[in-house]
Amino acid sequence: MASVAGIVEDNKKIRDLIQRYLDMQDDLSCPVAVDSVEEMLEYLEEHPGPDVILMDIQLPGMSGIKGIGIIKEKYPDIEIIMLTVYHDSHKIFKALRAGASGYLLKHTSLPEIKESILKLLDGGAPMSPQIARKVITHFQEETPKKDPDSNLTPREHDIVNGLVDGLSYKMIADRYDISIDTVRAHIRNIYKKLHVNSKAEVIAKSLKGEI
Amino acid sequence: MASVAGIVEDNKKIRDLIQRYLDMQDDLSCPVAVDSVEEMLEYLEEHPGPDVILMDIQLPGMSGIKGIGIIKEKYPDIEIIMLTVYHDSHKIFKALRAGASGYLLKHTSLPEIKESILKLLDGGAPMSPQIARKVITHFQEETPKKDPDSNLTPREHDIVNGLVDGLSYKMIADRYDISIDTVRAHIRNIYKKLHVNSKAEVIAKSLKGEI
DNA sequence: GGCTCCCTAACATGATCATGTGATTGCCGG
DNA sequence: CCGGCAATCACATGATCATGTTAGGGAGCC
Repeated sequence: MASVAGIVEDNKKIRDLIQRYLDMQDDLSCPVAVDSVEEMLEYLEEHPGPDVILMDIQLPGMSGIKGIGIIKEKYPDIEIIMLTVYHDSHKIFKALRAGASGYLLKHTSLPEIKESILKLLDGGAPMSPQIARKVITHFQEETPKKDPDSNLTPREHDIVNGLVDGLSYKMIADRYDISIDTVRAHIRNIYKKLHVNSKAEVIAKSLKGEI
Repeated sequence: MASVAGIVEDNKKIRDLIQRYLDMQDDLSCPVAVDSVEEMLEYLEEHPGPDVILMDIQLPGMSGIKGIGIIKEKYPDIEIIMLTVYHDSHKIFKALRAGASGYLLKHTSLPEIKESILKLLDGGAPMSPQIARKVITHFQEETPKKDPDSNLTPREHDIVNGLVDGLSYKMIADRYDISIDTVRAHIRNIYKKLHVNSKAEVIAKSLKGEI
């Protein structure tokens, strides 16, 4: 059974080229190719949705990234592949977070685009190699919680956890069955070690993984 | 110029098969195929490192994931592709965070493995489709801060940001050029809306993305 | 014109926090 | 055996916070 694709792309030449190529494939059809998210939404109102939509980012009217969110919300079963010249991390991540399932750069060849669509519908996540690399690099940076040499003693960590839980000195004292003055003493030391001087800053540092 | 690959894989049959295949390619050589991270480390002590290492996870002795970290630390220029049967998110993310640049499942065909190596050395990040999908799905889940109906007004968001920055009422008042009593009033309203009653809880909620 | 909501502001009071100073106990390592 | 450090506790004081009450001006809606 042939799968159905759609295109949102404001460059008519590129749009027509891709549409004609996809539509001539045995296992694909491409009945809709428009130049804005708004038009695609109108189309979707009156027609059964395609399985996958190729989407540009820079578009007249609504941006492709905003469009992802709207389409995904109304038609969660439609898969979206970004097809754009943008390869900066910010746009890539925004698109993926918005719900895109693939991200291709515009120099991708027609056969590769076709392969990507099929791969996506088969449960994959087609990405241009450079994009894939940025994504996994982001992953690696996501873990800077190496061990910022907290210097905090075990007990001090307990106290910090209490603060993060939003407890007052008294409640922390009760939780660990110690005196409120002891809590005070620990917190004094924590403040010194972290170079802060309020509960708020300790909580912030902790939740940001800096402890 | 032919690129050099290495293999760490404890199943001798698979190891030999892959090594023979890669070694017979014009653009690749595969001089080293061992069955543990420890052996690979010994090899690296005495030989120029390969460009890329295919690494299993389940290994005698040190795990492949731990091995990534050690190899990457001593030889940061060596790229590592995981080649394993494990497709659970936990192991995938651990491997990527440890420094792997690609992740293939073991049913990958020999030509695909070769393609993956070349793609990696060309700046890509080869992943089996299912893996790629899990990675980008993780990305999407990373943003559950959709909009938990904060109900907070713009000004209230300002105040929350001030709190998150560890500011006192006075400092917030100065930052936005309003009276400290106004700050108090806003915070009162914020507390009501969020059902909390301390700065600490607001900061915690905010940093956890619950606002 | 009423109504609701946001932003602003003031006054007041009891609770909690930040910080200083000091002390005791127990464990670890030179 | 003694010094260093973690953990415990105490007393004290000024700063800051949490909360109640009240209220005027402006934007938007029916």
